[in-house]
Amino acid sequence: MNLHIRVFTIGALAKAAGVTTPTIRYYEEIGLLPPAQRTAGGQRSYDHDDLGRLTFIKQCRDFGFSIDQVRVLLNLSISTSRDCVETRDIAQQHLDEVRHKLAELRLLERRLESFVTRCNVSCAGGPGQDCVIFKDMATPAKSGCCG
Amino acid sequence: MNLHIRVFTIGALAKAAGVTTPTIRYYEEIGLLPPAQRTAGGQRSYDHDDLGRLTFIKQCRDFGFSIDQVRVLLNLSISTSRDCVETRDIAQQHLDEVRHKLAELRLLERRLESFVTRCNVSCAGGPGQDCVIFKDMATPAKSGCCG
DNA sequence: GGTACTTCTTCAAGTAACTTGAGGTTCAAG
DNA sequence: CTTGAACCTCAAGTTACTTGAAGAAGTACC
Repeated sequence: MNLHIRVFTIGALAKAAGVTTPTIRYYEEIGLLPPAQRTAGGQRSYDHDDLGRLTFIKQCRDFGFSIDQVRVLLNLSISTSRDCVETRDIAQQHLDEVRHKLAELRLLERRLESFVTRCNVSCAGGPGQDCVIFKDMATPAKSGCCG
Repeated sequence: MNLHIRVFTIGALAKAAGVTTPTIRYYEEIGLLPPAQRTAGGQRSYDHDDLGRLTFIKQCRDFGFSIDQVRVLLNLSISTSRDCVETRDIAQQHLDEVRHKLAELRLLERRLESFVTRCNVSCAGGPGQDCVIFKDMATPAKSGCCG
């Protein structure tokens, strides 16, 4: 079966890869995807290679890689000469960022939780003005609640 | 001590609240801060009330509330009539979002970790083209690694 | 072959939440 | 009175797309 014979319209490709059609045009515009083949009438058409490339992009984006990182990864993914270690390093760097973000969010969770609890205990139902949340918010962080 | 006598320049206010001066002008422009008082020469000047309000905004932003949420919280914070419960609900809703994001990031962490590990074990040093990461990325998620 | 309907086309502008830059003015110090 | 920092406005850039307008292409049915 010759995979290059089966072509997709932009809509079909979008559905197959799980993105929207404007996103595909956008990726073409910024050079993540090469200029698409066109039908006689001027509409874009795609083959399985295009689907592979777009899927790759989509997955990378889902992993939280930036467009610029994806650009680098795409270049690495077709390179025979450059080292696979570069790829791992980009992933490792991103992993570090994710872990940093995780730590921040965990702290944030505790602080929000403390807000909600304290509001429930000490002022729920009172006038908005007097809510403990506002008293905390209007003065710079003294890290009173949960370290 | 009359706090209204001590005025800040925009730079001093920025430093005191921990934001940048363009950010303060931006907040004024979008109506989060009221139009600033001006000196004879046309420069902005602020008092302690302004610092309180800006600090409040900054803290909310650090907590991850959107500008629109901050707008609501600001209105609630000066309201005598509206219920404090509204405030708690906004915080609770945000807490839910944070927890959702946390769950996503934890999964992401595991998946990235698996990439890095597998790349180290099975292909580090080989040509970029052959990296296990690319093989995974170019085909739609089958949740093989750490589901 | 006509007609209706979906999907496609381009181009421009909108989104969040600021940041950056250009070109010019005000203020405080010496 | 001059110097240099900090201020002013206005416009455009950032990220990664989304939304909208106005019109052309493709396809199904009669």
